[in-house]
Amino acid sequence: MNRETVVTEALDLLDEVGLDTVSTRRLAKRLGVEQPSLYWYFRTKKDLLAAMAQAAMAPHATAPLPTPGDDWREWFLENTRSFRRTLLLRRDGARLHAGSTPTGDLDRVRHKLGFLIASGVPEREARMAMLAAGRFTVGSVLEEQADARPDGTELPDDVPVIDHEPAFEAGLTLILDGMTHRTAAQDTPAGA
Amino acid sequence: MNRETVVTEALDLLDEVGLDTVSTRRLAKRLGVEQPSLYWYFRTKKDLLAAMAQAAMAPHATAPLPTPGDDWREWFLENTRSFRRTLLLRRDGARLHAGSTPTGDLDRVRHKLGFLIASGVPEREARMAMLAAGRFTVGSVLEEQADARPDGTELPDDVPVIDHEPAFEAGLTLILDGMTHRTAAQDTPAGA
DNA sequence: CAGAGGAATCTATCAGCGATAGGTTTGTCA
DNA sequence: TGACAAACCTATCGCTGATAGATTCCTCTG
Repeated sequence: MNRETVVTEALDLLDEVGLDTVSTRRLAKRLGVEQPSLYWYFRTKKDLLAAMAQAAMAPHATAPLPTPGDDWREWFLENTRSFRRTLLLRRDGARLHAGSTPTGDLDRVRHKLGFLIASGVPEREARMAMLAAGRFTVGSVLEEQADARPDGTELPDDVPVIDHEPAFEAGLTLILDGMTHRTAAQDTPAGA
Repeated sequence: MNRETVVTEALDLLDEVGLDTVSTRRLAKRLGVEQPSLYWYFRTKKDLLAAMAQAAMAPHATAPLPTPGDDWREWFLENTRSFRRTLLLRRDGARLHAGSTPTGDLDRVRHKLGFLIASGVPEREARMAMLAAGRFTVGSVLEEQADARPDGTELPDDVPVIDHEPAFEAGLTLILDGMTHRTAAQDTPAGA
């Protein structure tokens, strides 16, 4: 046993029982071990959850970075979608992510920012749009996963039932269009 | 004692100790009562938290609705800001809000939507933008309040320290501009 | 080969949590 | 005056995250 297997098994447990039901005892039982043993690997449960959050983000954190030739708009869309897909991979993925302190890969962020800037997006614009897209995505998946609680919690009848994927795409398009709106002068010279 | 005073006191307790430390025992002590007494007013703690969430949203939920003469862009900005301000009023306001099932005032939402539509915004556009702005706001305040944890949790040195208000305004502007981009044909006839 | 020492796990226990069962007080109204 | 329900109590349950401290196991050294 090691940190990695603990985290792996913890994430599987998460998928089975949901974040609120993940306890150190359940995880220990699943690992064939007594509960206090887990504290050999993690000082607190929060530390464990942070490690889980980081591991859960692996698919997005290891996705290919943009290369100079890429269309920045298409890349921006796909990057945000990748973030959303990764959050959706795990049960309560958004809550898990939002609940732990970042530890984001600074170098990757810098690369992405540099790519946008090299593509003609003003630095401040690029920074703000990345931030906004990320926060919009977390907010969206948070509600999407809260919506899907299987524990009988029924909503009132006059449900404004939301189709989450199109709603996400629409919001994402809004952000990209807003970005384009402020970038137009740069990459589409007047009169072109 | 009644539900209302319980909720009021619970929200004050929330401001003092934070969401993770709000327990039925602490709340009971503060009310000069034994812990099980609270269960006379609320069937579960989740019910209590839901009532707290709803009460916490009062400032936004009772704000004036738009009237036909209003500038829809200005209103949209102010409405979203009002939502953010309300979330920020209480400690962990965003988490409290996100953690409970909606119970949003349907009539108010309908009114706001009707206002946007009457102002020339296509229905789908209006619906998606309201949704996107809400989710962006929740995501933003969630990170802002997570950022401000006073429990010594220090971030690494290479801090990309974020000024939350301008970041929020920038994201909000992106969404509004994206909306304008798709609404321009309606309210700004070609050649005007 | 002996034994030192650290890694890894154990047993036992703690305080705090949400929740339930069931008894006791208190106020109101017939 | 007595019935009755609202409002609160005591006692207790099972579960949680966490700590203290003993024990087992493996490896490396003298």
